[in-house]
Amino acid sequence: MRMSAVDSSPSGKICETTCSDHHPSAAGKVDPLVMGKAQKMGEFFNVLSDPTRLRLISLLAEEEFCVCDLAIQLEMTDSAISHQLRALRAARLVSYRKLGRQVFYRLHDQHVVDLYRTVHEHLEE
Amino acid sequence: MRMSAVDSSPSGKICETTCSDHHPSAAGKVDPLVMGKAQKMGEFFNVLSDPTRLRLISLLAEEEFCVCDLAIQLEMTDSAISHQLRALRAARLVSYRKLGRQVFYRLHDQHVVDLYRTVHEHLEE
DNA sequence: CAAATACATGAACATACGCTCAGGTATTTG
DNA sequence: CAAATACCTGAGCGTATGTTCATGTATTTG
Repeated sequence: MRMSAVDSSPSGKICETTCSDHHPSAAGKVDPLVMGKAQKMGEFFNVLSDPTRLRLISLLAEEEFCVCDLAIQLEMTDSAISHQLRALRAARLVSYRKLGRQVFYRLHDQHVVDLYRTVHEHLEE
Repeated sequence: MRMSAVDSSPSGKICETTCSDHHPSAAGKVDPLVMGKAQKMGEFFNVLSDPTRLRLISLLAEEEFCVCDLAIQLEMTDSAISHQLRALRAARLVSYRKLGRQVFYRLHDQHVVDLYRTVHEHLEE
């Protein structure tokens, strides 16, 4: 045996002796993410990791806006905004309706705003 | 005037005529993000945008682990894990305690797990 | 129809990021 | 003390990503 004085880890393990107990998440917390799920989840968070996209969301949380207005308020190019809206669309975070030659974007649902607000408050320390 | 038949936007604006009413968030929803806040918020989400870091969080949500054990369970290099734990530390998402030559990491608080679970459920459609 | 407007898109470029690799520190062991 | 272990860190490399620029499409206007 090699259980020395150092071994006071909660599960009574030492690194070399671990590795075999990949218990498949017993009770009811969060199961260890398989890579597939982790990938999907990461992609979602990734959409929210860009300042421009967050600012767009914060604007759309109040009101519907067309691309041009969004570009003006963020002081950015129509093209840049359009590219980012594409990402938000792909993530199903926004919907849109065409009206003449304008396209009005809105948040797809309130879910994002909840998340947004949660983190926003969390960062206020 | 130029209010044509097209103009049925909720605020009754046309792109060129907008731009001047940067009303500083009247009532109580979310205020339009200034770039500083958007940056901070983006950095936070960015930490959660990586599969490896998410898997680490999912493991640490159940139990305290040393670096070596985390590396084994994720089938990755100690170095890679250490680099990612650094990011999680910088974001104050994890704490650690040194014990001999091992370092045991745990989630800094439950806040992350709540967020984690919220999004996890959201992605189940 | 021609010009203008609102938006979308692909290529290009600069930056950011995650992993590997080589090395370094601290602690334990023989 | 020398070797081994657990972890950390910086440089380097390939990939991903955000913006600009040029161009294309659809709609409106004169």
